[in-house]
Amino acid sequence: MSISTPAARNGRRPSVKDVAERAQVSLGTVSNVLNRPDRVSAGTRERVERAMADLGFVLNESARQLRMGRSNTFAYVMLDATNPFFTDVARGIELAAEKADLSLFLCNSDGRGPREAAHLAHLQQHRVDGLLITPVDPDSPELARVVQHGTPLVVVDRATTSRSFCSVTVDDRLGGRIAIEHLLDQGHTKVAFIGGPSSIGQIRDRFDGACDAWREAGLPETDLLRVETETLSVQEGLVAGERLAGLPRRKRPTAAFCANDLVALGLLQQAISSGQRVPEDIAIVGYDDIAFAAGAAVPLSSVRQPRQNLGRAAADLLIDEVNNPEHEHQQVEFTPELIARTSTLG
Amino acid sequence: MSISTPAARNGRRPSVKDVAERAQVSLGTVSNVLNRPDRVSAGTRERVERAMADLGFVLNESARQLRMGRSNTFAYVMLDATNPFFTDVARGIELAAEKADLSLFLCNSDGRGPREAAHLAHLQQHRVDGLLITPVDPDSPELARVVQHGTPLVVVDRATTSRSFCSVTVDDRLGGRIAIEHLLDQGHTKVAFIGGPSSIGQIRDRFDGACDAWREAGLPETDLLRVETETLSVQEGLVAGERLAGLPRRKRPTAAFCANDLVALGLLQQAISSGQRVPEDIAIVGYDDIAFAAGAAVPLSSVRQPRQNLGRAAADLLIDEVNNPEHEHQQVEFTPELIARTSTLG
DNA sequence: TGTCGGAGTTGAAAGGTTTCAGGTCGCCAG
DNA sequence: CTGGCGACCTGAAACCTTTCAACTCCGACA
Repeated sequence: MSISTPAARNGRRPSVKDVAERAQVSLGTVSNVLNRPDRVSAGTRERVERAMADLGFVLNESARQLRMGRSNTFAYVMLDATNPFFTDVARGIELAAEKADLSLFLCNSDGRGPREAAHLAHLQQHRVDGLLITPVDPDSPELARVVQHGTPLVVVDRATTSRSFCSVTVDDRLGGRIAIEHLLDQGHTKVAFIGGPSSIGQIRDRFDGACDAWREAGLPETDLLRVETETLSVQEGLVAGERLAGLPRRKRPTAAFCANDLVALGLLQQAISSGQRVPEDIAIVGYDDIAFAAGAAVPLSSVRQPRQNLGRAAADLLIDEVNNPEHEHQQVEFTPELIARTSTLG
Repeated sequence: MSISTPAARNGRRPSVKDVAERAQVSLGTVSNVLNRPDRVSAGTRERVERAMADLGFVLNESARQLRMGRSNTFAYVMLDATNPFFTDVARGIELAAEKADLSLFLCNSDGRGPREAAHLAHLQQHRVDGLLITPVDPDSPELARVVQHGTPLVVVDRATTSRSFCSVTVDDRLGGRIAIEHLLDQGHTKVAFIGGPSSIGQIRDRFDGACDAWREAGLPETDLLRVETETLSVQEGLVAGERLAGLPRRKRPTAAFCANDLVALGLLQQAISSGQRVPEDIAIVGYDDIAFAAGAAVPLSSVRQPRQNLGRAAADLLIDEVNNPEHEHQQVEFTPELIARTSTLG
C-alpha cells in the first residue's frame, strides 16, 4: 500500500505556512480566513479554504494557545468516574461548558491522592482556563497552590475551609433531616442509620441531620440505631441487613435510612431474599436517587441531590471567575429533596 | 486583600526565562534541570529549583508540545459517560495509559454525532498522540479522515468495515448463543428475546447468536419470541414485562434473554411487583454484567464482557501503533462469558 | 609544558500561530 | 490631476520551550 495521506507525504503536518504558499497568499491572510473570515475577499477565502482541504490542514492548537495565552478549555477532575452520581455532575458541567463554547476535559482521580496530584499538575501545565474538582481531600493545600499558581478553581460537592475559591455543595444535614422526618411521618419510631465511614464529612452531616429531626420529635436517642459501614457499597448494605435481621424482634428497627443508594440497594436485596416485605416489615430510604433507585425491585425512596444543577452551577461560577474581573468567591449550597417511592409508602 | 500570588505579581506567568534570570543561569540550563537533571551540577540545580519555587513556575505545556511535536496524551471519546459499561472500559484504558506514562483525556459524545465531531476536531488540533473512540456511527467517514490527518485511532467496542485502524470488540454473536444455551440447559423451550433497536449491529448479533443456538437445539423458531424495544433502558424493560404478562399462559415464555442489563432489571422489577417468582415463573438473563446486576433484588444472570480488558487492549494497540513503525492494524475480538446467578438458577 | 577529554554551561534557532502597523490598489470627490 | 478613503493584503515580531553545536574550565596524562 502506497503512502498517500496528506500528513504522510513529507512526514510533517501542513502548517498555515504551507497553506499560504499553496494558496499564494501571506500567513496573515490564512489566519484571517481562520479567525475573521469577513475581512477576506470571497475569492481569496475560497482559494485558502481549498488549499486547506487539499493539504489536510489541521490547526495546531498548541501554537495558537502559546500565542493567545488562553485555551478555552475547562477540566473536571472526578473523584470516581464509575459512580453514577459523579457522571451526572459531569454532565451538568459539560452542558454549561458547551453553551459557553468551552471544551471540557474529564479526568478521574479514582479516589487516589497521587493520581489527583498528577492530573492537577498536568492540567496546570496545559494552561486550562479553569479547573473543577471533587477532591480526595477538600482541605489539601494542593488546591490552594493551584489557585496561587494562577488557575481558577471550583470545588464541587465538597465543603472546604478555604476561602480562596468557590465551592458548590448540597446541604447534607438537611438531607438527613428530611429523610428522618419522612420516616417519622410514616409512623416509624425505631430507625437505623446505615453508613460510614464517619470520617467523611458528608456522612457525619447526614447523620447529624437525622439526629436533629429525631431529637425534635422527642424520641429517645437510643431508638435511632447507628450501623457503621466501612464503605458505601452494595456489599456493605447486605452485611448491614444481616446484622439487623439478627436482632431480636423487639429491638429491630422498622425502617432504615441509608447514607447512599448503593447501601440501600444492598439492604433491600437482603431483606427481600430473606423473605421480608418492603416496606411492611422494613421501610428503606436511600440517598442520591441514582437511576437504579427507581428501577429497583421495590422502587426506592431516596434523597435526591440536584446533581446536574450542581455541575452547572459550578461551571457557571468558574466562567464568572474567568471573565469577570470583579468576581467574588462564593460558597453555593443546594437543597436536597425527598423522593418518596414504594420502599417507604407501601 | 492585596494581590500577592506569584502569578499575579505582574500579570504574566513566569517562564523559563524568568527562572534563568533569577537563578543567574542560561535558558538551556533551566531546561536541563527540567529534562536532564543529571547533566547539571548539584549547586546549579539547587539554585534553579529554588528560583522555580520562588516564582511559582509552571511549565507551559503548549510551548513544549509545539517544540517537541508530541503531547504524550491519549484521549477516549466515550459514547455515554453515564453508562457503567463505558466507565469501566475507560478505566481499563486509563490503567494502560498510566502505566505507559501517558495522560488521558476523557470526552463524552453523549451519543450525538455533532458533539462527537466537535470533540474529534478539538482533539486533533490538540495533537493528541492517539485517539480511542466508541463512535456514534462506526462506519462514519469522519473516522477515516482523522486517520488520514495523521492521528492514530482505535475503535472500541464497535465493529467497523474499515481496515485503516485497529478495533477491539466482543463476540456478540457468541454472547447471544451462550445466553440461550444456558436457558436451554435449564430446560426452557419457550423464550423471549428482548431488546432493540435492531438497527444497532450489536443487538442484531446478539439476536442472531441466540437464533443459532435455538435452531441447533431443533426447536421451532416461533418459540423464540422477539420483543423489540425502542432503547435499552430500565423503562423499556418494564414495558416489555407488561407485554409478556399480557400473553395467555400457554403462549407465555418461561424465560427471557435481554439485550442488556438495564432492560433485564426493568423486566425483573415488573415481574416481582406483579407477583411472579424469579426464576420459577420467569427466568431472566441480562447482558453486560454491570455492577448492579449482582446487587439486584434477585441477583441477575448476565453475559459478562471483559470491559476493563477491552479498554486495556485498545490502549495497548494504540501504544503499539504510536511507537512501533512496523505496526499492523488488528481487529481484536474478546470472548464473553456467562455469569449464572439466582435469576436463572432458582 | 602541551594536549586531551569530560563535565558543565551557553545562546541561537526552530516550532506554528496570531497580531498589528503598515503597504498597495482602485475609486471617488474636489 | 490630486488627495484621501476603504478594502484587502503583507510580513515581522512575539509567545515559551527544547535542542545542539560550540565554548570554557579543569584536571590528567605524556
